[in-house]
Amino acid sequence: MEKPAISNFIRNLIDADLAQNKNQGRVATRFPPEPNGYLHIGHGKSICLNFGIAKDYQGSCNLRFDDTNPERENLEYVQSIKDDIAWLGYQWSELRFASDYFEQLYEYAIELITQGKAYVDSLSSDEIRSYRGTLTKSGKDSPFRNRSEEENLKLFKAMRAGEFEDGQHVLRAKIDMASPNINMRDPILYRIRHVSHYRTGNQWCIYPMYDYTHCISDAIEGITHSLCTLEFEDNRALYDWVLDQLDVPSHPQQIEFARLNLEHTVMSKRILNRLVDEDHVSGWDDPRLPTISGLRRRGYTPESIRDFCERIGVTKKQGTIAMGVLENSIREDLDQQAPRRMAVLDPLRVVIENYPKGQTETVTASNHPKFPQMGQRPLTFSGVIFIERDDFMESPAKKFFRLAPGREVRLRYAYYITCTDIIKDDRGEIIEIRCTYDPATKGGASADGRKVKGTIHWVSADHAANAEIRLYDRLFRVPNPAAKADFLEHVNPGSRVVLTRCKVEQGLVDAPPESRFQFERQGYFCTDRQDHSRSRPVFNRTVTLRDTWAKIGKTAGA
RNA sequence: UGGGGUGUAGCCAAGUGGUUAGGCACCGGAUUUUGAUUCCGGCAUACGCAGGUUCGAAUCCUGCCACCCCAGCCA
Repeated sequence: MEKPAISNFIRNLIDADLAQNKNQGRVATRFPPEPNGYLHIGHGKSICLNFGIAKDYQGSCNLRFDDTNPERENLEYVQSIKDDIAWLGYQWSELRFASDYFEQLYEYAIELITQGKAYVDSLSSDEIRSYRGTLTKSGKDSPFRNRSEEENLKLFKAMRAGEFEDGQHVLRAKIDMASPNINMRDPILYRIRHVSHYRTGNQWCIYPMYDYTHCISDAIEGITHSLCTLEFEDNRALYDWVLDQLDVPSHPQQIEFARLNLEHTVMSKRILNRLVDEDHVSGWDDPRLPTISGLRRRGYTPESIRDFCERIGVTKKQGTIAMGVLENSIREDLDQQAPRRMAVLDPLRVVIENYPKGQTETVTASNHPKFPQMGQRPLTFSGVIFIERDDFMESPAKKFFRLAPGREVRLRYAYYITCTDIIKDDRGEIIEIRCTYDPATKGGASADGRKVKGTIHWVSADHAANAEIRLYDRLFRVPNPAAKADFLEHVNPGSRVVLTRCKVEQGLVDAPPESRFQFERQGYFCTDRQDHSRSRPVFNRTVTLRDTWAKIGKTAGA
């Protein structure tokens, strides 16, 4: 089946532009992160939007680092952002840096001053704030607003030359201090900052502001559609104003869309920073985080993230997506891709009493129930195996159709077994199960056609490998943690559970990092990108399988 | 009594005056050597509210309501 074409208001606008041959039929977008942090799934939405449009319209999409604030930007972030975008499967048309435009930006500022559209203000930041007025009260003109062109030029050049301290002067646009749009009340264009920039070093001590830089950068690059999030709606007037004053190569159209919100997690850089800095998580790539690197480490595929971004759509309405939508995307992908394996997370020893002592044999398991081309693998079976503790109940609940005293179940790909006895320790804990097997059921099918209700997974005790398995769950217990002042109190204590006594198929230890599997009846897991090795196998649970039994359990109050 | 936005089922989301897209979630049922997957069916007439225009309105008009964003020398 052909997927239906993506439709959203931005693509509709582009279609309309194309129909009028606007921009000579060209479509050019850009993804413009500030390199001051790691990318998260919210950026992923923007990446898929911008790069996706470029792809579908045979256009271009630049990666431009919006690096105009030297205080918090660095190369490490630049690198991680490039890595994440590449990993997501996108290639930028051109790599640009706003800092590459510093000289041009400066020239344009001179042009503005010459036109009488910008002036050097010498008010303090506190004064500027109070002169700005409020949401309901208009601002008033700075006493420095009417400096002469010569004086402005002289001061601005002196600012660049480093003749002033931080904060002593700023360059402002001369627009309208009474504008109902606060962004238009003589916005600051340049500030003095004697800080070394990670790319330009000490070449500059004045740095252009976002509103001034972004529109000009877009215009220089010939961007046709400049897509950004809703909070910039009010900045659009300024975006257009700047470009209207200047003799720039083009005038891109800014279009705003709603940013992504996901339930039970946070997208705010401020909160993410605290979680990392205060060690509530292990780092920016902690598998519980919605960062691209976290999702990657968790086991998400680039395809699943792109699919998710496509499903959620692009609108101007601010909504919150349920985590189930993301989970659905990864399950759908992994169900197709991931080879099946057996792993026992919480092992319970089972001795098969009528199995010849010391004997072993090979059974064959398929790597994917629906795709024979994915092959098969041999599994060693023996008289002592491990099964999941959950798969046995001494007094089975209603509708429980796994192993219980006197009950027969199928060991996947092996034999039918029947529980004959339970061994407990002094404290009454079950430490071992005794069973018998039916030799006529090898491979898991009975000769007489009798059925069993349950099929459970297993590994042979002497032929399994030990592994560490990390179970991850939603980071926060509440749907909207960002709305809570004490969000740290709502971190889900069970968001990470480390199991160290797991038993997995021997072949699994040789899997390279970032290999993905379905552990049958459990979920999708991947070898940890950092910690997994042959000598110390470590798996992360990406997502569980859908679990109807768990639902039945809950409803029954079990 | 500032300005800018947004309101379509539990959550997303198409739709731009005239056969009630779709997805997620949820509920049934069929198949199944994963309580998975897959497949069928349901989700009782959803368009913020109130008026109006029209043969006909989620779509056009008027008024109202709710929520979000803006007063960094951040982006």
